[in-house]
Amino acid sequence: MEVVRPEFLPDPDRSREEMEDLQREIAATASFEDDFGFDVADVELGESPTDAPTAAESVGEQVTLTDGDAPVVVGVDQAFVGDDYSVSAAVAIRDGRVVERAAGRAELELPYIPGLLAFREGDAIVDALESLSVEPDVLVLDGSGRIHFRQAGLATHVGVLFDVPAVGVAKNLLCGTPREPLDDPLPEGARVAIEADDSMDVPDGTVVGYAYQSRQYPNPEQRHVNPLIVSPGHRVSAETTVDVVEATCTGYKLPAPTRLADQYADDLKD
DNA sequence: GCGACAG
DNA sequence: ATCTTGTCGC
Repeated sequence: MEVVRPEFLPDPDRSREEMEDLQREIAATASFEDDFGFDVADVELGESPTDAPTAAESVGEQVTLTDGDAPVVVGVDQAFVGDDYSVSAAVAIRDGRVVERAAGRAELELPYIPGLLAFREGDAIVDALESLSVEPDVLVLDGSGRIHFRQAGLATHVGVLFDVPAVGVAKNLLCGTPREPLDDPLPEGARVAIEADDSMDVPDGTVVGYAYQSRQYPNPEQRHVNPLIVSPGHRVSAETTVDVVEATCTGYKLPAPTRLADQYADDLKD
């Protein structure tokens, strides 16, 4: 795929103030409403934990063998080789099958700075996505989208760069306030809205994402799983973001596209 | 000044 | 993110 907003490339040589200004521009360009051409219900479940038949098969529905109509979901994740460079892996999935994998790499020029993650990892991600030949219907990135001080987290930055629908999936909350406390274990499937607080650029109370309990143990009192923190990147609403993530979480905490990109990135290290 | 902060 | 084995509980 191709960068369509090169003026938004995450140049790590900019000053911190320039980076933040760029993020405000990106947020102003981003759309946090549904604007894509596929049906979330057509996102086929990824590979199952076992050799069990897919959900559709076990219900006895006829599996459509025609390729090309099911949405292409692309998971993106990074791994690091010391402090020198990062590798980015993009794994494209359609109908629960891997249809393409792409790799990218870039020198690390910045330390990790909360709020500026895209300037540390962006180059490698762009490198990987530029070498991807299929056109993704939606990207699943590791990190925040709209849950960000200036509404321009990694998922928003990358989504706007390529003008492609994108969602962010994080394991921890960067900012914002959950409508309900997340301390106690949530039941599987639970969704808790994340509202903007005064550390953010948006009016207080704006729903900028959700905590989503993709998986939970039968007895959460003794051992429980933390919820995912999901937020829209670009061209997807907060609610639809959860729908997309839910459709790709197949028996594990993390979405299948993310897990596959994660393991591919690890392989790229050696 | 202190705390809080995706990966 | 990364350095790393076993271990507890489903």
